[in-house]
Amino acid sequence: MEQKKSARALGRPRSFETGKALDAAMKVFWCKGYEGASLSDLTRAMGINRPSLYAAFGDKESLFRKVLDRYDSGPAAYVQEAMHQPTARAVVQRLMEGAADLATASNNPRGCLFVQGALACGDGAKAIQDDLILRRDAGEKAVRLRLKRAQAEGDLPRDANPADLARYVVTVIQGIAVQAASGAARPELRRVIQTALRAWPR
Amino acid sequence: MEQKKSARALGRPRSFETGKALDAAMKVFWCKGYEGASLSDLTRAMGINRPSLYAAFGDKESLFRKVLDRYDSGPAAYVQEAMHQPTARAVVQRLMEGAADLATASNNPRGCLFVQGALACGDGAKAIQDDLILRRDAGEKAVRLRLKRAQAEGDLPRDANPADLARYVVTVIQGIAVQAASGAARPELRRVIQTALRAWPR
DNA sequence: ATAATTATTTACCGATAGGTATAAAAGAAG
DNA sequence: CTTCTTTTATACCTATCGGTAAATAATTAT
Repeated sequence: MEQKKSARALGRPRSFETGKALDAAMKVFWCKGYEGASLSDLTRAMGINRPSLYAAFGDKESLFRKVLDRYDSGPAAYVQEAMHQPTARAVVQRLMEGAADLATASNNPRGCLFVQGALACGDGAKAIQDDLILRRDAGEKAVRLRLKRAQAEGDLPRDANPADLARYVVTVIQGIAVQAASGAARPELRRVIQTALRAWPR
Repeated sequence: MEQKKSARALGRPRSFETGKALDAAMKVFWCKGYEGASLSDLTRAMGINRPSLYAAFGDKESLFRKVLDRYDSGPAAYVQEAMHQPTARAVVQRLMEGAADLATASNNPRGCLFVQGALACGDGAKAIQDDLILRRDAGEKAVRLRLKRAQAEGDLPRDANPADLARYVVTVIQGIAVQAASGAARPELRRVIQTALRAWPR
């Protein structure tokens, strides 16, 4: 009574790869923000028409969330790698450098999708705005927990405050995102990071 | 042949104060950004109807620029005061604290209009986006010049780099703006500032 | 008074927004 | 082949966008 999984799916096959389409949508949202990206912008960049977009990804809000997930596991994947650095200082340095590199990469839009996706927005985007706030907060919490672990491991002075340091690191990273979105170049941001690291407890 | 300046202007008098109306528009733009603020949002908040808005302030773009000027001389006036502090360190501390206070003031929207007014936007707002970038850059330049002066006055070590420090300060301030827009509370931002100041050259 | 001037009100404009109904097209299953 | 399923393409929907024409109201000037 086993159902053999057929090699190809039933019905007319898709004319596009969902991954590529999501990447195209990501760049549009990244450049223009959630509200600034129109469905016409999106379908043009994705190379598909409107009903195909809706069938494959749902409405605009659902598409944006799928893009956010892909951003997490794609451009923002440096975060996970940074968290595995051996020392607290190496972790935060890699986090900052990864953010600066991502926000100034020549093949991507400038800045950070999580920051500029919906920092301020109209009433119709409040749910997205809140979602982005939650995702940014989750990043800060991850840094905080990593620094607490570092302190427990003796890797951070006992009088240091992991919560304050995590908040500081995330604030600098978000500032770097704004700077990059405004056109700041990578070398300038690297010097910002060098300066920011002077605040690290010794 | 002297023309006596009449006490009241000709024609039907305005039913609103332009300053109050601009303040109301400012809050809308501050909350929702340039694109997210619709003309209906604006006229409702300002208590006037659409043709009155256009007659008094021009189109949406012109209104936004007038709001930016008012923001400069109103909520953001702390910047000028901070620049007059006697030492470089006092200047940057006041700048950061002023930014945190403004971005978390209970009677204002959260965050900074200059940052969240149009960080990412659609094609129709590119001119506004560029204007905001210019205004942020002008702020950074002002800090840089102030720090150069401080260095000339012996108020900053000879091996310190005023340009790097100015970029760092502005980056932290913009990060604070993002944090506040995301709901961070004032005491948390004050601790961020304390941490950030540990990077200051001694 | 009447004229001149300016502001307000109402109603409207074309363009675009996000979203969808419908039917043709392209494949697998029988 | 025919049938069934899914995707594609075209055309369209309503709501809202920024912006304005035209008439009325309120004031000063004569």
